[in-house]
Amino acid sequence: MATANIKEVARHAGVSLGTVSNVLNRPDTVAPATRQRVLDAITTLGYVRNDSARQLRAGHSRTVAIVVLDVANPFFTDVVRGAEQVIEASGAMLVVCNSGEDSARERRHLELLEEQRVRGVLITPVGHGPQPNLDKLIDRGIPVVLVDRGTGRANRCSVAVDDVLGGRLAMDHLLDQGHQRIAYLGGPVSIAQVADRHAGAAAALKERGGTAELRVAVTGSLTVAAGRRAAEELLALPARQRPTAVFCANDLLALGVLQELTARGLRVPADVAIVGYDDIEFADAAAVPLSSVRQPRDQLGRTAAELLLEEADSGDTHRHRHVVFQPELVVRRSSDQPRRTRR
Amino acid sequence: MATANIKEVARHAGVSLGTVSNVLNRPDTVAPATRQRVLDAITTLGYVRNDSARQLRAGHSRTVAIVVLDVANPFFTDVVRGAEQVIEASGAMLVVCNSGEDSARERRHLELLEEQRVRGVLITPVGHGPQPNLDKLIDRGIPVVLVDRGTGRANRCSVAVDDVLGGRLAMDHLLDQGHQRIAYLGGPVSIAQVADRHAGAAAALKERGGTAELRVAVTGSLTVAAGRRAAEELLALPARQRPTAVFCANDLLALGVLQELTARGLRVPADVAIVGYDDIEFADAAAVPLSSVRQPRDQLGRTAAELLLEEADSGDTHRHRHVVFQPELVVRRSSDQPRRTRR
DNA sequence: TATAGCGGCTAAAACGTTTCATCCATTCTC
DNA sequence: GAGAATGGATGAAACGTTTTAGCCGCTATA
Repeated sequence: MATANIKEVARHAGVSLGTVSNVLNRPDTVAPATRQRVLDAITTLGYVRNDSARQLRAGHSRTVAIVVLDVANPFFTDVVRGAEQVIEASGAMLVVCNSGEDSARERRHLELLEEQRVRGVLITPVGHGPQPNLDKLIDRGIPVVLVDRGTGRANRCSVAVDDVLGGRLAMDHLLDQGHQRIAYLGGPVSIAQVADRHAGAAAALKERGGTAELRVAVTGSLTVAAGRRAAEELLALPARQRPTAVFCANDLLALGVLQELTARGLRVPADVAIVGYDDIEFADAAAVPLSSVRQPRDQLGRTAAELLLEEADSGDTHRHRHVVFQPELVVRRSSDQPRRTRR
Repeated sequence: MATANIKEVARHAGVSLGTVSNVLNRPDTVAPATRQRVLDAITTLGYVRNDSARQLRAGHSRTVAIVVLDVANPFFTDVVRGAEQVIEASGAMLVVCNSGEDSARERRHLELLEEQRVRGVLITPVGHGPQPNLDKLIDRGIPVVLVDRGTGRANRCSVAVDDVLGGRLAMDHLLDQGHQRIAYLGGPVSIAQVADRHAGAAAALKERGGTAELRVAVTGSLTVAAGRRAAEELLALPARQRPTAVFCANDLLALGVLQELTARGLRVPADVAIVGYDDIEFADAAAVPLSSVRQPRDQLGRTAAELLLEEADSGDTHRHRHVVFQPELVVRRSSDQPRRTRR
């Protein structure tokens, strides 16, 4: 009933308190007979270690946190699963926190995590400006690894996919298909990925030097619902201004756009082509299979976790690293139809 | 740099240690001038509470855990978001643990959570047999709420959706459409939802008393990939035995089946009708919009969290409750085509 | 004027571990 | 056979809070 503690176990086994601790942490330093007596006491009393006390003594906990922009986004759930593998294999525990693309919630989570003296934090930050909260964690000696963000900051590791390149790939593809009026859909712009993918697309357009134009439509979030709303707005444009292709900052938006367009009777890709980003599992299963820029999602998580553990273990000798993966364009039906250039 | 503690704050502010604690926990009991001095000291020293010590003293933590079968399943992510709302509003923190439908991992997580003396646990257990791990938690006084599981166990609350009814709804619908050879796809059978939905389907079939038959195909997990594999197997059957409708234990399976069937040139619903379960956001965006049994996902999470907090707060006076929601069939194109009964 | 009450603060105990210096009894070394 | 080394166990300190009993000086009450 009442939770037994290490002292009761010691009394029950007729040994000292320190010996019980040794059985728990350095079993080989205690004689087999004694060890067995202690283990028996533990099971009969139903003793379970008290982690708070352990942590208090150790000065830090054995949990690692990952703070994501959206738990419901399949991109992040895959990243989480990748990180989970590595963290759990090391005997630690991964806790998932959801900032919901809201910097106030992000801050609150970081404060709580700091109070908990977590072993380290994997995070995809909401903004791309200075990050006082993160700097505070780092000052306190808590390792931080940026996920899906490749800032060259010197005081932390990062794992990212080249979003500018991803934007280029998508844009080049749409230009190759002969599109002249292209929309980029994404938001909020405070999210660095949204900005970078746009930058890549804009750069590709400029380098081509053609007559094609890129219109930007800003959304409030990166969700299916936001995609539907944005599509409605695009449809409200006069036909001559309406884009013939939409490049979306992620697949959820793209799926939303696809849903809304087909619901309104437009054909994809004949009337409007769509390219998404992330290549989540559902992209391939969509009404019209979705072209998308693929990222190595679980590897992102795994690598981030490895960097974190490395830093946490090696302490001062650690050198921060910035790993960048290359994205890859997967063309499927939603954009697979060349368009005759008019005018 | 080195983390300041409450003692240094006290020294810096020229007060006793207990006063600092009062400023933190009962600000109104300390004189405004003193309070301000302490607050100043806190900010200049960058003091952050040490949660381990606080927990050690309190005897339990302020975090609540939710253990789900699959973090990447949109059904669970929605449940998590619902629970999150309630838990965070109460000032606690929700940590998400992933059992991955694996009872060994589930056990490990529960052990860790017990060591952490969490405030409570929301869980969708892997098996449906006796649950020694959970009983142990409950013995220790940690409230447990079963999510999406309606066992009438007396020692815990539960929140569930009537899965037997859900199975019935799906089956009745397919029978109404005139299907004679129907497959139920789901697994592993140790998952109670899988078993209950099947039971409902079987019961509906029996009550109808017709000549229709229900074939069960067991999958290894409830994922898109498992659905694709299962579809392959169905396709390997001789045409005369091949089912004309598939009822899947969840939408991920259903999407997998849909992908594989269309990839192999079969038409849905003309050749094979499909009904899924959960009505996740992607069901509506699928290649062929998916009929599905809808559950109030975030409400499930919210209610579970509310029951948990109620139990955690009210202690002994708490009466366990079992809330059951009703599912609802949403018919979309994947099953919306009556089939002429042959023979 | 004595006393009770009160606001504001302090000092010390307690929470349950882990670790470190010690100690004891044995065995080994020469 | 004396001393050193070794294996095995012990006791106490320390980690940073929260809480409780109590103290002090002041005001209100009789």
